[in-house]
Amino acid sequence: MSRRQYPFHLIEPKWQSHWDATSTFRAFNPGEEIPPQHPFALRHQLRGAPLATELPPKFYILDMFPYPSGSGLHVGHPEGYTATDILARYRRAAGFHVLHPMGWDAFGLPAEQYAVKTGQHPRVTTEQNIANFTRQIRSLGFSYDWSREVATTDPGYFLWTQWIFLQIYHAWFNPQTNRAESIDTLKYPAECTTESQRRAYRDARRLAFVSEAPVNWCPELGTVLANEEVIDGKSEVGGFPVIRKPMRQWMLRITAFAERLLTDLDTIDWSDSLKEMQRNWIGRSEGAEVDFQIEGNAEKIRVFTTRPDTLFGATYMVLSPEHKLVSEITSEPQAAAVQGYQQFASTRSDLERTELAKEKTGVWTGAFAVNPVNGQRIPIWIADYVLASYGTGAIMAVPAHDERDLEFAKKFDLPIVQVVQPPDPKTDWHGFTNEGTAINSSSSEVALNGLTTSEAKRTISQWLESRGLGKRTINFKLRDWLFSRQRYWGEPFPIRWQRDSDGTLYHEALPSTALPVLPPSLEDYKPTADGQPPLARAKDWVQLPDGSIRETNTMPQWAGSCWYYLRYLDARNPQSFVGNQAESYWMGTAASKTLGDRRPTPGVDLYVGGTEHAVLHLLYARFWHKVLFDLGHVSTAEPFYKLVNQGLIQGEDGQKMSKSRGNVVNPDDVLREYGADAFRLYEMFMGPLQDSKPWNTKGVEGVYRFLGRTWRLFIDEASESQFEQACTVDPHNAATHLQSIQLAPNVQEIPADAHHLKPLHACIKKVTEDLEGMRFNTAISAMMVFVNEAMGWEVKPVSVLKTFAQLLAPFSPHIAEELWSMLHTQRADPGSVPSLIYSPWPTHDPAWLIEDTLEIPVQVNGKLRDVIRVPATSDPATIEAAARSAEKVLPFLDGKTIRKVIVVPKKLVNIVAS
RNA sequence: GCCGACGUGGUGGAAUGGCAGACACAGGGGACUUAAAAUCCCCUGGCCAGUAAUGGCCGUGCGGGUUCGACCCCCGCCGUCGGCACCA
Repeated sequence: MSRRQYPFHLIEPKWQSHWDATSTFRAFNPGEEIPPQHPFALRHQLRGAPLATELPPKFYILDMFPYPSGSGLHVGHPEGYTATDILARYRRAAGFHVLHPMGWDAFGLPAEQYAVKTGQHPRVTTEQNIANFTRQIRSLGFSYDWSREVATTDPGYFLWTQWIFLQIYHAWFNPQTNRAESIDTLKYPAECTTESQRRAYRDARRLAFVSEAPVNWCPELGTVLANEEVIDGKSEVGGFPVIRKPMRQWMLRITAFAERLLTDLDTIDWSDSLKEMQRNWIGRSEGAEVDFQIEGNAEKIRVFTTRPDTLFGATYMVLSPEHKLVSEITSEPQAAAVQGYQQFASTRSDLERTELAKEKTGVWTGAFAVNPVNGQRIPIWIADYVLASYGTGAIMAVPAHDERDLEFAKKFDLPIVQVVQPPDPKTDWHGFTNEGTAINSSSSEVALNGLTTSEAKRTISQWLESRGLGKRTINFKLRDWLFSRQRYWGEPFPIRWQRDSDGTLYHEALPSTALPVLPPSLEDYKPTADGQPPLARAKDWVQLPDGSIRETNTMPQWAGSCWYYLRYLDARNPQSFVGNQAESYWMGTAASKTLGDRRPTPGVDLYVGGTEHAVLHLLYARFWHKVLFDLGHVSTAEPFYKLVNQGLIQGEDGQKMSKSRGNVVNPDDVLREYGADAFRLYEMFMGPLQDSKPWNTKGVEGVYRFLGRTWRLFIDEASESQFEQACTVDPHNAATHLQSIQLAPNVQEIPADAHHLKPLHACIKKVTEDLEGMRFNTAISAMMVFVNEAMGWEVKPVSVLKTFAQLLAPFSPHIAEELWSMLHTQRADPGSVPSLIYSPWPTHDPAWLIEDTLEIPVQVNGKLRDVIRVPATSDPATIEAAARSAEKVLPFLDGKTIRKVIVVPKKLVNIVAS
């Protein structure tokens, strides 16, 4: 425990209340009335209700909103929040109209599990947690516009989540236009004559559809999970085993957007590694589909291959065990073995399939197919190394040039035929999968021999297409999004089920007037005994008066986070999920003012959050945004223009923070001891935002001492001692006693001269450039350098200190406000001090940074030998002469011939001698 | 296995082709103090020589290359972290 460096415990609440009371951080929508005395109105000379074109250019800075867990904030959350807050404050000062909101991703499993255990409604738990998170986040002095706060669990919010679901439900993907369109534009084929047929056709094409496919069922969690939520056969949450089970589920047709989700990555400013993760997840691969005739059967087997050039090397085929032709083609003698294998494969959990991947299994169906290129008879096998859900669920096996096929062929003694010659003849061709030259690949009809792999691909594809045997295709790894969960604490689907006159069960959207669909009250939050979701317990709720029944699944947690950044734009709009004016202004597509030559960014200007959302949230949100874009509800094709992932903050031991390791740092404790300003400063001083780095309490003390030193640079220590005595005597009026702290006597209204302005302008330059590049750690270091220098001044000009307070303000806003107000004579009335938040950001004057003399290092053969001082105006010849005759250089030139002299103006001289 | 990031003092980090180690932590020494805390000042990559001022050599994971000059660019390895993983 150290002595308090400065009264942060009084300063921080003081300025937080001031900002609240004056709504300092309110952002105003176009057309919204702005109070004339609001500092934003004063700064930009705005009155009344300005149009988008009259407002300053927008800057939308977004944090990934947190799940308000019961354990509260940990030091990792505020890392990103501090970075965005610093930039929000900097942009405000620089003249932008900043949107910086915060909210709660409040649906989620923990509150529900607590409800199952205790019977306490998840809403109660959620509200308590939100209150705690709000308190913690507010104590850090972030400049959020709290009037735009949203919670995904608020009926006023999830009404619109349900509404967006309905837009998706009422849409289909038109491959002709490559975009989502209203389901009304769907054309029905002639065979669909009855309404029931048309409905079936329509429902199969909606962007939100029902599927009976096998899903990832987690018995422990009592719910299905999306593929993305399953890691190594275990649930991402909790690590419980996941099995595959066929169930009726809601799906969203994200695969229709695969190509656009991929190509539009080129239009946004994300890190290469993040884009690469999304690309891998989408998994585009070009190849061909080829039809193989089954011997003695009218059916064909269609396979997908990326290597049609190896068709001559296909020596057998493999169907996935679930392939629909398996039972059809299986021969009598093999029937028992095939069924046995299908049984085996279906009970193998994903975990077993993954862990036992090394050992290939499979059985022969007894059937043969004909290789279309050479008429060869090849056996058809089934094996679970072929996945039903990728491509066509069937492959042609080319063991010579595919590692998996090779392994399988070796195990089951199947023929291996080389058809690609590796470029280096010494390379073993067994399992050679790279590009080479085609061999053994010619027939009377088509000749590939001698062609390179890419030529061979082209030639064979053309041949297949001309014969109607196959065609070029593109496949994606991306699967449709499994969108329903068997949970209570999520958005209910605005859907009901009924039977038509034939008795066929079908689904129908509830009218938008029925929104929001609220979850029913329950006594018990567990799934039902027969495995129905918890909502099925509410019998009265499920049963609608007209005899139809409600959908009892709920939406996954991702639903609410797919569009929250849009709700912030117009958070209280009761008519629409976001108003057009607000949307086009904040998303940068409305005509508006510019700042310099800077155009408004399309989409969110900066989005900061953790890498854990690299594929899930970011892909789902981009998908929803594209649907909304196609349907005309938003004006940009992408939601998040620039995205930055903050690194992980580890415990003091360098390990990941976790309760079980006991290395969790609670921000509340740090704030109590050092204050919010020091906390914020330390989070940024630790290192680059994107890097992972360990917490170190000693490091907090370091920046805390810096703030103490800054404080003492400004204030009179005698008056502070009096203040402390007054506080001891009369602790209840401590905040009032703050007024008695005075500026140091050597802080004076005098003109600044070069020895003040040179370090100041160097600091302005460095801090500004580093803010633009998000290099917060070096910006802070530049401020430390300035303070260390200024501590030595005999007299400190008020103007210089004011500018420094502005530089410090984005980082440590409370102390900056206090010092700023002290530098103004009307300090006693904070309302009359010009707003620090909206004071124009200082610019540096390069004139102050020009040096008269330069120190130029002199090297001999690349090694530093001396440093010479020359007038800044010296020409290269003069510098060279000075370098050659430098005292410490001469001994190294003795007896040598100078071969070359490199003079880098203003930087360095290198003399090459031998 | 594949893809991507990264590797610098005792520690966090700085320098992206031009004086390696800014800034800070830790450590050491000193001032103030009855004492401690706080504060302020000085030293602080390693090795060698010198009483000292100082000087020399080595040094950015390892090995090679390009260059007058490489932490930085290129090639090959090793290690750490993150992602994907039977996707035909």
